[in-house]
Amino acid sequence: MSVKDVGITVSKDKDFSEWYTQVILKAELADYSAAKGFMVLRPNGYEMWEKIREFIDPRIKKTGHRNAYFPLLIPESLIKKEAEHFAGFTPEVFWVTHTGNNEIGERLATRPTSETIAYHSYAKWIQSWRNLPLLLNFWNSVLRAEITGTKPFIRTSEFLWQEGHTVHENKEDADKEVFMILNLYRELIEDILAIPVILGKKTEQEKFVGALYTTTLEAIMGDGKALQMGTSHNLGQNFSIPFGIKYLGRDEKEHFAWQASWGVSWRLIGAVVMVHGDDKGLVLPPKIAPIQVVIVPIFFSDDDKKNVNNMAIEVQEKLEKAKIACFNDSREQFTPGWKFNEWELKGIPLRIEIGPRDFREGKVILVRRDTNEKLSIKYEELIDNVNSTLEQIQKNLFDKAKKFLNEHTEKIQNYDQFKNVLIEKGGFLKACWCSKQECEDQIKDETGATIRAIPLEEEPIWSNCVYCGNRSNQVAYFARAY
RNA sequence: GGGAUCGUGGUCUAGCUUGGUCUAAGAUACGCGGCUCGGGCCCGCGUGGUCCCCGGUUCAAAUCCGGGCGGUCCCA
Repeated sequence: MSVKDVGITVSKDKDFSEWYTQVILKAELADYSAAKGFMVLRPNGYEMWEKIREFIDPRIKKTGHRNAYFPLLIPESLIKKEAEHFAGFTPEVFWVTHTGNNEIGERLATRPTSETIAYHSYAKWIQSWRNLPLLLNFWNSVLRAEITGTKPFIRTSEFLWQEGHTVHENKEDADKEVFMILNLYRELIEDILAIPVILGKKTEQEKFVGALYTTTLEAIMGDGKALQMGTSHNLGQNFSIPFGIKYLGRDEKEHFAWQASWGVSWRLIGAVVMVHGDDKGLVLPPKIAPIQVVIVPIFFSDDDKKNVNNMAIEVQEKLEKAKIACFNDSREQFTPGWKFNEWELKGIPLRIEIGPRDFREGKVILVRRDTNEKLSIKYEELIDNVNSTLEQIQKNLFDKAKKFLNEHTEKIQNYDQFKNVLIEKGGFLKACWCSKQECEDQIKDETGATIRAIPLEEEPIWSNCVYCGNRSNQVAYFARAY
């Protein structure tokens, strides 16, 4: 590998796919594995997943949810119980058919999601309204076979996620759950990952198979394609009826329960890469960065080495005391320049350089990953400066992404414009729609764009249906999506 | 689902068209030693390869043929 191949060799604008793959591999977030479509999550990536988990877990616990774990394998008879749901997943299900060399009686599906295996148990546990709501969440992985078009984090045959599965007395309670979680996800994605999203409902075509309705959070990636960031479903009674989840109500009558389910996956990590990354590699918002600050000591002589290293250790201790995640890169086999490039590739938000000059002057150098801006600051003001700079980076990344989203959201008047904008820059196409599936299907066939979301709050319409020209009755966000 | 393309030390690439000189070359990485190392330094010595796998053709295969596995891209 030539020296320059250590870094990212293509630009984000020029070859987005190649750029993305290189960032994932070279920043050591993930790697390919031996089985097709499967990916190894390496520590740099896993720690981001842990940060996501550390955000979600306490918040759902505070609202009464508890974590549990359900089996990986689901008997065929069980997964088939809700016909529509099963039909939706059929092509993606891996089947376990043997133990050793012996064929087993009833084949077992590896979970593509846990509705069926969980609700089988739920039916046993729930008898009365006093058992409700049942609020459980599972941190696990699911398996959905991906034959073609796999992409690390975005589309893999196995992925890590959390799936919440809750049971309620009535539709209103299930609705509340759906939107409470949707809002939690919005907070995670916008405030922590610094990615602005559009909230909305999925169309009948695009909703979760088996759901009454699906709500979604959608973002635009650096190449103008949309990515679904998370979903929260009201399952209605579609599962409680076939699975027999019944309870004796406050009215002393038997009712089928109402259910919700919701999830976000490690695909969010892919989104962080695609939204914030640049030609040098990964750019991490401080709130998701496993390491927020890297310290690079710089020295030549033995005297300087001693002084600078001592100062670096002091800086490290001060940062740790202030609960700032940092790493003191005291490795001697690499030059400072090498380290700068390496940590930039890995997306560390802030670098502190400490050299002999800084030591003598009682200063340190801060370098921002997002702007490359260099600041020389007084050592005594270290913590305040680091804290405020990290905040600025977090905000700047969100603002930049928001600006990009705005520039890639176009109000569409007619189908020609629709097609032109899609080809020229992608992004969200906000258009009026007659609500007929034929139009949705035709647009998908002709342009590849799907309806990503219908705004939650009804918006005034400004034209006839963008496809058929008949009267429209709602606004839809179209996009080409991952 | 359809098409294209790729697979050679850890990494990137040369070699493949026209089989033999390949007991596989270079750079980089890695290890040890040295070095004014502030933007991917430099110098010396050393380590490292089932040429993706299986089979076939042949006196002879990294090279040709068939199948498989895996990656990437494009289209649906």
